[in-house]
Amino acid sequence: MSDAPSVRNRRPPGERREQILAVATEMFGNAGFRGVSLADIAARVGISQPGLIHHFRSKEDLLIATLERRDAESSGHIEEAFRDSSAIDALLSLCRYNMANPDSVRLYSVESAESLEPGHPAHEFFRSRYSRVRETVAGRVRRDQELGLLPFDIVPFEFAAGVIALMDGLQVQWLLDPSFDMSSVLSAYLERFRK
Amino acid sequence: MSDAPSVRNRRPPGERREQILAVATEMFGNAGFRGVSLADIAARVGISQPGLIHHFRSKEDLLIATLERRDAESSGHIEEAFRDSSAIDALLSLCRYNMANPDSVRLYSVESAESLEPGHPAHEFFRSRYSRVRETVAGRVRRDQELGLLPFDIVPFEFAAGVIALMDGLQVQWLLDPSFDMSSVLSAYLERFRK
DNA sequence: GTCTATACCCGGATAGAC
DNA sequence: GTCTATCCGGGTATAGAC
Repeated sequence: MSDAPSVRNRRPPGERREQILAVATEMFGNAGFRGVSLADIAARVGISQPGLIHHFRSKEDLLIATLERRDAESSGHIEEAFRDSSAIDALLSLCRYNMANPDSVRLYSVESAESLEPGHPAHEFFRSRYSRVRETVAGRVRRDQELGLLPFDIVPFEFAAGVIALMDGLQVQWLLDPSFDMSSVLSAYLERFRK
Repeated sequence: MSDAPSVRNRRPPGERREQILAVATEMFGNAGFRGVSLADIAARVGISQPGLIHHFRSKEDLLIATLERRDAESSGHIEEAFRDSSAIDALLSLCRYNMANPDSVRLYSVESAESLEPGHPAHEFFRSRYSRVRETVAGRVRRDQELGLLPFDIVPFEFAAGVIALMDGLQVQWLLDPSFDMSSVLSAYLERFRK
């Protein structure tokens, strides 16, 4: 009875928000934006559906916030890897990082496909993200070419588009079968490009 | 008035079924299984929702039939390519074939991700399909190794898992931007494996 | 910050007529 | 083979109290 709804159930604002985003990451990643209801998420958080919507204006807002949170979380690791390692080593490191974060990977695999539809709430998010990530990787490839780590017959844009595609595709096979070793396949492909 | 609902609206059984599957391919590929209603599909076909469900027991049945139809359509091209060409040439040919069939590609990209969830109607369909396709490609790689077309330091399973991942991932980038040239990126990667 | 209650719309599937 | 009518469950979002 002491757990009856009351003012005492309140949590510090930031903490509750973070908790919601973690639950949403897992649930949107499982069933997609359309496959989960706000009530489902609220139930797992332990509040009511209107209680949930108090923190995010709408379901769409919650999805975008969930996607942006993951990018913010991983950006530190990625920037460091691309600054301190060659393109190939940084990408292999990112792959291992991903294998330690299945919920985030699942969210991205599911939402990037669901958002192919022009009207989807995350459509523009992924469009611009692909452009940006391809440019980041291509830039690091150019630097490796100048440093003599990669041959000049590589077209940076093609290499970049290809690794991103490769990693995206491997993630799907890994999510379907967690014993599948993404990093060994990625390594076998990337080693073919070394000078 | 002559178009009022009547017995004259009937179509030969096979023809109507085929028409439904073509519409379903396009619509499931756009918005996913959960993003389209039977009423949406029925409206585009020009019949009512119960009229649609007369041809397929349930929405799940319709999805599976739609996925199987695409495999049946492309299997002729694929078998021929793998019989008459090297692994690399057959895969490049398949990529060009895919670029001529965007609706089918979209259906597969969207549904393979949506079906990652264990309870999804197409979950088992894609699980077993990935195993089967990987084995087909790996087998062709082994034959190319014996024929002296590919070096023996390639691990057939890794090569196979990687190309499939690469092609899957490229399709997403291509669907987001139709001017993106999948086949040139694929070619740049596969050429690195030639003996 | 969280609740209950509710307005309002949409989905899949079935019954039964033609 | 196709329709209309209907059942029933579930979805998002808002109103207003505490």
